[in-house]
Amino acid sequence: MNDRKQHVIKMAKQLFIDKGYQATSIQDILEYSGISKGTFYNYFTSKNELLMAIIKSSISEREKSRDDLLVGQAPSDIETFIKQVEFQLKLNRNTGLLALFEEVMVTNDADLKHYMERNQLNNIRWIHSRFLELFGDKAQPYLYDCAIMFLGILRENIKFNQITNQTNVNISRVVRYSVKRIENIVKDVIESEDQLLSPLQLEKLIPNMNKGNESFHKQLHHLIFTIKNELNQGNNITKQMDLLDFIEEEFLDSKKPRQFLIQSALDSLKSDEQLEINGMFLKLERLLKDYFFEVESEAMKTP
Amino acid sequence: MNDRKQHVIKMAKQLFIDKGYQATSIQDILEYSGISKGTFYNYFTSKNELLMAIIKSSISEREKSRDDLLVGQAPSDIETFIKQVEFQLKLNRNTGLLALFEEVMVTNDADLKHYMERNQLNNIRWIHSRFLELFGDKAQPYLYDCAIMFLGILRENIKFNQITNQTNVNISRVVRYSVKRIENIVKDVIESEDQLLSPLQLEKLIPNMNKGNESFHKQLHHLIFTIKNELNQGNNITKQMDLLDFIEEEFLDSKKPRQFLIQSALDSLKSDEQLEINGMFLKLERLLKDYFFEVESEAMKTP
DNA sequence: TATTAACTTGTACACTCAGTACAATTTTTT
DNA sequence: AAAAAATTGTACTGAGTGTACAAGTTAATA
Repeated sequence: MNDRKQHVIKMAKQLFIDKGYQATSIQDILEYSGISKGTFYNYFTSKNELLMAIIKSSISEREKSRDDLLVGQAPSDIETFIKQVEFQLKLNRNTGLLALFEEVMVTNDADLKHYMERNQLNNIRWIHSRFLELFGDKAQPYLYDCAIMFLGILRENIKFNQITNQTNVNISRVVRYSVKRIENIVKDVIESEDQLLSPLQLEKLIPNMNKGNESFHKQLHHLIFTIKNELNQGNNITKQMDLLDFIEEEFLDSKKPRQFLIQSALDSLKSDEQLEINGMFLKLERLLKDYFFEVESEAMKTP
Repeated sequence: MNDRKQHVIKMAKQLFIDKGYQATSIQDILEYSGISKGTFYNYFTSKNELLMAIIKSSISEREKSRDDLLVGQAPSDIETFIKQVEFQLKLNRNTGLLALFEEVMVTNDADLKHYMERNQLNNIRWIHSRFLELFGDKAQPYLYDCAIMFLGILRENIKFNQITNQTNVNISRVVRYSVKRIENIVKDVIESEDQLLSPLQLEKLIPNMNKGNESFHKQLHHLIFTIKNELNQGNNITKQMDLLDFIEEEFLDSKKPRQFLIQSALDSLKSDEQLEINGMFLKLERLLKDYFFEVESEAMKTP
């Protein structure tokens, strides 16, 4: 990516953290990063897209460093887990990202919302996988519930600690306290065999990080097959058929599907309203978007 | 309050719930409720003020009905507590208020933020007082922590239940599950004597609902005394002194301090920058604002 | 080095929104 | 009936996002 673009991202991130997203105008960004409006809209199609870029890079940076803390450590050591959680929180707090994240969480923009939701699920997935290492298979049926509750306990404890001791929250203390509580809850739910969400339900939603994973191709094939069937009832369909075939083949043949081509094909398809009738096209677009999201965030993690 | 104004509030509430606060324009509100712009700004000084009115009435309505559920029931019966929590959640969910609340929670407006924070603390206070009735004095030193964690567990459980079974979350089941978990946590913290926030720290922040309460007058007196001392080092202070004296007397003498007079006095004081130097004036303004907030929400509860 | 291509700038513009001002009209009170 | 209060409608300011595009600058290339 362009050096200059990177610079704009950095400056804008600072502004968003300092003043908030809404409260930062594009004019502010232009002045602070010393570019012109024309250039800005060369780099980003909107203020929202810039925000997405910032959030994506921040998240993947955080995840990368968090995972690095695990190497050479016993995954079943609770101290390592505490360190990881603490580290992530401190990174967020010091950079003031937490507030920005919270602001973004309630955005009206559908894309952004979807992305943040996925990210939330990703967090849960990570906590869950670590819990599995910490608490063992016996606890497995309950660990999604526990991951969710851990997140809740932690968040709320931090929030109220911030409200009371405005400055200098002892993050470490809060994390340790919260971990102790969740240890007890794990015991509790194992004993009482009390389950709220079944792992299957959640796993359906949680993004699967395996590149080239079978289920993606299956889903894609199924979706395109269905769309084709729908199309058969219309006329003037050769172009659409060709585009759909192309998309499927591009994902089958190539290790690195060319996103710009796929996007262009999608855009062409989008101009045909017939596809929208059953929401088929929306599903397709989302599936592909998710795919590229995975690939991108994987790529960021392995420099 | 005016019938027509009430009608506008009702219509706007519907719009905010349906489309979100940001996404609803004043023009929308004017059209939907059939008034002119002039009238709108006769009723409310800003869109924000309208929002405050909506939120205030929604909250006090919710609190009122929630407290009504308790009469005639044993406060130590956990089933009553479950019913109360369930009831509040259903009220929020059915009316779609929850999303609106979340959007407002991260506003940039300082006033609104402060108000929402106070409301959060109020929630904690209520849960805490109910926990005290449920779990007894032995648990007392830990019940603020537990109230906070209960809120966290409940929120996160509901959120992820909504994400997974989009429609028809079984609120009752989630509440019961969460209550079971917190029961266990209470046992846990009593046993391990593990405290995160001391009740004293929190109680300093939590608004005290007793009208005519001693501590308010003490605080007011202390603050005004301090400001006067500060002022003594300046010149041209007679007017400010008089205003300060007036404020204190108005609260001492009258059962119903005249808010408009106090506000006007505050505004006059605000125009003198000297008071801002030590943040004294800000403190004073906040204290008085809180006072009127208490009075108002008490008044709403007792029809 | 000269030409071309890509990038960048600055500015004018279209559009949306919150909030103000105020004269004209309607409704309510006295 | 007159006065007061409430309401309307409209035009305006100012701030914001995003578009269009001609003119200028920088980098690549032949």
